[in-house]
Amino acid sequence: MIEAALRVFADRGYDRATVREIARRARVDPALLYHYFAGKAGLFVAAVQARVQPPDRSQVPAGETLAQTAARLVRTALARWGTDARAVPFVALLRGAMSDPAAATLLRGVLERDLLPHLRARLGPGAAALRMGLVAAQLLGLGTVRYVLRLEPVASLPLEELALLAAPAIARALRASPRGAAPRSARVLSGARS
Amino acid sequence: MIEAALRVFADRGYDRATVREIARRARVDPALLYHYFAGKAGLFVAAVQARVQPPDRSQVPAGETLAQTAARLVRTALARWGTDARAVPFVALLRGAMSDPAAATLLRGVLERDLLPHLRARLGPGAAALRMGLVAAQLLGLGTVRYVLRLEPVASLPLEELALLAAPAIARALRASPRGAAPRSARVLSGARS
DNA sequence: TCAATGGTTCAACGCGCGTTGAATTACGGC
DNA sequence: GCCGTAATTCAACGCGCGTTGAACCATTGA
Repeated sequence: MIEAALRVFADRGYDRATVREIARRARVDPALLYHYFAGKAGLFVAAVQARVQPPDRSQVPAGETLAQTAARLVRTALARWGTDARAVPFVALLRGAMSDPAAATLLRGVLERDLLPHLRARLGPGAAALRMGLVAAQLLGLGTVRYVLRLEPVASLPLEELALLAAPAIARALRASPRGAAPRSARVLSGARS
Repeated sequence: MIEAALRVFADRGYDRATVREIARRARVDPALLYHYFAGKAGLFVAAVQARVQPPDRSQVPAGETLAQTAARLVRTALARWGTDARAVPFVALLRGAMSDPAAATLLRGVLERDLLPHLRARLGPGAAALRMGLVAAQLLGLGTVRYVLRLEPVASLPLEELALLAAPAIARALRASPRGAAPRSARVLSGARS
């Protein structure tokens, strides 16, 4: 039932996923879903929380290198989104968050609970929130391009290979810019005219 | 009329945007939209193409540095998405692409037409397609985090500041990994256990 | 054997949506 | 002033959705 819900939510997006189709796929009457869950929204929350919430309680390793942190983030993110190419639970949550404000709040909560602690260990609490935004942008963007937009060749790349390709940029987003870097970039940004 | 459509599509997403609400905001009868455009989908395409399609035909500057390329991409992307914090046309297209497969195709086309040429000048055609996916992931991810999820502090950051923060990671995604980098990262990726 | 309880289905309601074709108004050439 | 044409509105259709309350069925404990 939750299986079917996740599948349909991922395939169609929150709004286009109909309770009737979920019920059909689960070989159940639609009314049964209303007996167990509080409507469509409740079913979505239950389905997502059952699968996206952390199945691991691993501690943040101390003293790892920056590249190690980045690689670990990509790996756990990809693993949690789903082991196969469909990435069902992750896509369901992402697409839901794009449609429904409540689902967006849910996704924000997931990010803060699952991603933020890994950065707090490395950066101060203030910087961690900012860096989390940048890292989350990359992870969500990767999922969007690969699983929703299905933009080639990223969509068909083996997962390991994509992780290797994406890790360096994520590592770069993790590193707080040194004081001197911003002004130089600023000059480039506003002055690059050809 | 197109103004109103973009606004509603951006605020509500494609599926929740109703023709009636767009008409109400444009102070027009819903049926009028069907006279000028071919239904809701046609209205979406017309609205997006009117505003997201390139208003500039600037050539790709030759011989610019990597950082310059990255900064230029961020700047033109942010500028094209919309000058103010709402980023109306971009959000409309992004959210539409998450809901409607046809809109996803439209977004893929926009990326290929607007982003790909900038990378072809720097990398070979094959590598350009792959790198475009990684860069697109970052740009779309930034838009998602800032304008849809409204994750703080990224959502409230001045646009220039965000561009400066994001540019280095995008530059890193632009650079094709040297041959030796992949195996080392692979070892880190699979071996980082603490 | 029977009542009770929890799981499951049936049938339907009401709403709001996208959409349409006819009716109405505004407007420009003669 | 009149007519043809375009712009705009009116009124309504049909559909599929989320949702609901009552009915049905199976299991179980006394």
